[in-house]
This record gives sequence, structure tokens and C-alpha cells, in this order.
Amino acid sequence: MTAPAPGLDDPGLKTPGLDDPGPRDPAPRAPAAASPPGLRERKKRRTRDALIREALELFTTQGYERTTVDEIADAVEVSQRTFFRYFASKEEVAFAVQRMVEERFVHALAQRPPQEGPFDAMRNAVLCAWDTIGEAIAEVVPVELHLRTFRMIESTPALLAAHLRRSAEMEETISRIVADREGLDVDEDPRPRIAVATFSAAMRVTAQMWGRGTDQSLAAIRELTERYLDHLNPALALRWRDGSTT
Amino acid sequence: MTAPAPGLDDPGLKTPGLDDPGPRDPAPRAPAAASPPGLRERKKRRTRDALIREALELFTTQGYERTTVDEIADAVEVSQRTFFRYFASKEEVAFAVQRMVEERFVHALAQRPPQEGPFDAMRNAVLCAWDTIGEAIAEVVPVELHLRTFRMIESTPALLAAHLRRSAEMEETISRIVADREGLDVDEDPRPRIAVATFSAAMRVTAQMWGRGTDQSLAAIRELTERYLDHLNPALALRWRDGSTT
DNA sequence: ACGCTAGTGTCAGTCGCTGACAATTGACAA
DNA sequence: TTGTCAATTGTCAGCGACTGACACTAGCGT
Repeated sequence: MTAPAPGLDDPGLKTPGLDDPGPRDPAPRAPAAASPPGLRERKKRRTRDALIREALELFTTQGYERTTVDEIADAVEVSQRTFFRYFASKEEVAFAVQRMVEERFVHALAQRPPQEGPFDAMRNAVLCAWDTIGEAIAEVVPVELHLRTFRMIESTPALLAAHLRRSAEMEETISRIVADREGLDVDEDPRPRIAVATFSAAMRVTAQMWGRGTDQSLAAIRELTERYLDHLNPALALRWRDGSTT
Repeated sequence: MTAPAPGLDDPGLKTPGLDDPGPRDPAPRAPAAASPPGLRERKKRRTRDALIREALELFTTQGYERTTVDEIADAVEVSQRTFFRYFASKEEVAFAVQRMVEERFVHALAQRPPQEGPFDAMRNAVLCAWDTIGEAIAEVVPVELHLRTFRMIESTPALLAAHLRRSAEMEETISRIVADREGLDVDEDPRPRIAVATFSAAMRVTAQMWGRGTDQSLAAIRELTERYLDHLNPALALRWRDGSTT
């Protein structure tokens, strides 16, 4: 998306998506299918993935606070300094996989056919994301590890706080996308934000229920998501643009 | 409330309410009206208040991140170590006044006559809290400083995260109180949580609007609160106990 | 083969925060 | 008043998160 730039970059080093100097790079790089990534890139990706894997493994077994960055770095056999070149903070590595999932979702949402109502679009985007996300995660960490991480985040005060803030940011992003789809102005019409807030509330409940339940598989999460969203659907399947209410 | 214990205590040193070794102290101290606080207590309170005042002043002028704990401690002429004996973290001092306000509210809510519906009780508790809070705050810091602080919190990522977490905790606390009032079980009946969530959402919007508006006075906040809550009121003035819907 | 630069390690230093110990100093009784 | 006891505070040392500077190694393009 954002084209190569100086310094560490591509596989999402530091905070990608935020700031983002804007498009440039008048140079090459064919539109689709990246050329074989080259040794350098592969190496970078390997250490990055290894850092995530080790970090999450340590976090989920010893606890987040009781794990030091040095431990993680040592486990991957890189210097602490290198760790911080990949992740801006200890916190960030804990959300690395989450971020992937979120990006998937945002991307899926942007792809939804414009004739879908806002709520359907979101609903289908999550479900569609859940289907493809499994493999994507598995390329980096065992899915089971990610699920454990998810629960750890909710039970670690410092991470919970970060999580809530991230969620708030996500809602903002999604609101804008939804508003755009419907040709509305987020700062004028409150409905996009309200719809998104409702949607996320449902997702949050889903997450909690899943974390509490016995079947902590990926399939279970997908199933719960579908179930809960379908509860809301009848009340919210609005069509803002053409005035009908379904 | 929790009775004096060894070490720093009374005026809310460290995190009161949390953990809390449990009641003991078989000793004196008459039930109500504290006897003249004694030099020690007064001194403690003075340094505590001074720390808060200096901290907020520095935070709001230089920014939270750019202010070091040493700076605060130096300004009050105590050691850094002493600062941390009053506040568990740099973050905590930023929320010191907020905490007072919250305690007020919770207290006011608990005092509401039981015949009031849950939503009215909350509504009246905030309004009532806003009326008395001014002086209480002013005893510690200029009200204007607190309002500036409030805006700073919302614009500082690290503090925003903490704020969201604190809000989530508050919602939990309030849900329990409301459920108790109505004789419900929070873990069984979802209505208390929903009502509280709705209520806090309105409060959050209020806060945002106020922060954005031009009239950043205390009166303005009270006025906004009242206005927004009254919008919700008609839809939510439920009476759960006696089955009626108004 | 040969620069060029991206990526890494090392070093030193800042800042938040904590335990331990010693020095003060209110509070209270003899 | 004096002395004892315990509450506060300061000092010191140290850990862990994080950053800037600089030197070094190794892919990459020519």
C-alpha cells in the first residue's frame, strides 16, 4: 500500500497506517504480485515473526508484566535495540496480531459492494474476515497462541487500557468508512457513529462471551459473531440512502 | 471509610478502594465528625494537594509526557521518592481530581431515594454532584485548572487509554449499585448494564461536546449534562420493579 | 568484485518506579 | 519537660522500558 521508504518498512515496522507520510515513490514495482521478496526482506520478516511468537509465548505463560523485553530479545537472539526497531514499545508487540486482524476487517469492509446497507456491510466484512484470517494468522503464530493472547490482553490492566483506546480508534476509522459509503459526513450526521458503536458493542460482547465459554476455538468465535450480529440485524438493517427501512 | 492503618493512609494515599488490606484497627476514633486533624495530617494533606496542583499545572502547560516526576517533586520541594509514596504512578496524579468527582457521584447515587427509577437516580446523582463538586474541587485546585486537565487527558494517548479503562471500571461499579437498588443480579439481568452503558455514553458525548465548545465553564458542563440526559430520558425512564413503563 | 545503504549491535543515558535503610519529627505518655 | 514510639521523608542503589549516536556487517545493484 504505502510503498517502500527509507529505513525499516514493509512488513509493518513501527506504527504503519498511522501518520503515513502520504503516497510518493514514483518508481517501479509492478501493481500486483510482489517480486520474490529477496533475502533481506525474508530475513526481516523472519525475525519479526519470531519476536512476535516468542513475545506472545512468554506473555501468555509468565504474564505480560513479568516478561522483560530483554527476555524476548534473548530468546530470538537479537539485541534489545533491535526489538525496539521492530516495535515501538513492549505493548505494541502484544497487539501485532490483532492489528493484522483489524486491517483485514477494514480492507474487507472497503471491498463490500456499495449496495449493501451499512450494517450488512460490516456484518459481512467480519464474517468474511474470520474465514480468511485463520491462515493469515497461522503464517505468523499458531492460532491457539493468538487466542490465548486475546484472553491475556483482557486480563492485563495495562493492555486492557491500550485495547480500549485502540478500539476507540477503530470505531472512528470504521465510522468514516461507513459514512463515506453512504455519502454522509461523520461530523454532521450522527448515524454512522451510532451504528458503528452498536456494532462494536455487539462484537465486544461476543468477545467476552467467547473468552468465558468452554469452546475457545476459532470456529466458535465465528459462530458467536454470526449469532449475535443476527440478533441485532432486524433492528438495524437500515438503508439510509434510499429512505426505506427494509 | 477504611479506618487508619499503618503507613500512609487517610487522605487517599496510593490507590484507596482497591486492594485494601481489610479492616482492622480495634482502636479509637469516634464514629462521625473527625477531631481536629492534627499537624501531621494537615501537613500530609498540604503536600498532597501541592503535588496535585503542581503536577496538573505542569502537565497542562508543558504536556504530560514532557513533564518528569522529578520536576513535579522539585517544584513542591520533596524527593521523588515521596511523590511515589503519595501516588502509585505519574498517571495517578493526573486522575486525582477525577477520582474525587467520581467518588462524589457514586456517593450521591447511593443516597438517592429508592423509589426513583434507575435512570432518574443516575441523572439526579450527576446533577446533584455537579452542584456540590465545585467547592470540593476548589479546595484542592482551581476549578479552571481541573477543566484544563480534563481536556488534556482526552488529548494525551496514554492518559486517554487510562481514562477509558477507568470508565469501564466505573460502569461496572455503577451497574452493581443500580442492580442492587432494583433488587436485580447484574450477572443475570442485562438491563442494569445496558442502562448504565447508555447513560455513560451520553455522559461521554456531553464531555466531548463541552471540550469542543466555546463556553468551557463548570456551569456549561452542568447545563449540557442536563440537556443531553433529558434527551434520553423519555426513552429510558423505565421502572423495572413495578412493571410499568413510565 | 565493489561501493552503497539497510539492518544490527554496542554504549551510554533518561525516565518511571521500587526496596532498603537511615534520619526527622509529630503524637502521646511518664 | 522529656523520652519513647511510630509515621514520614530523604538518600542510595538498582531494574526495566526506551532512545540517540556511532561503528560494523551484509545484502543489493552495478
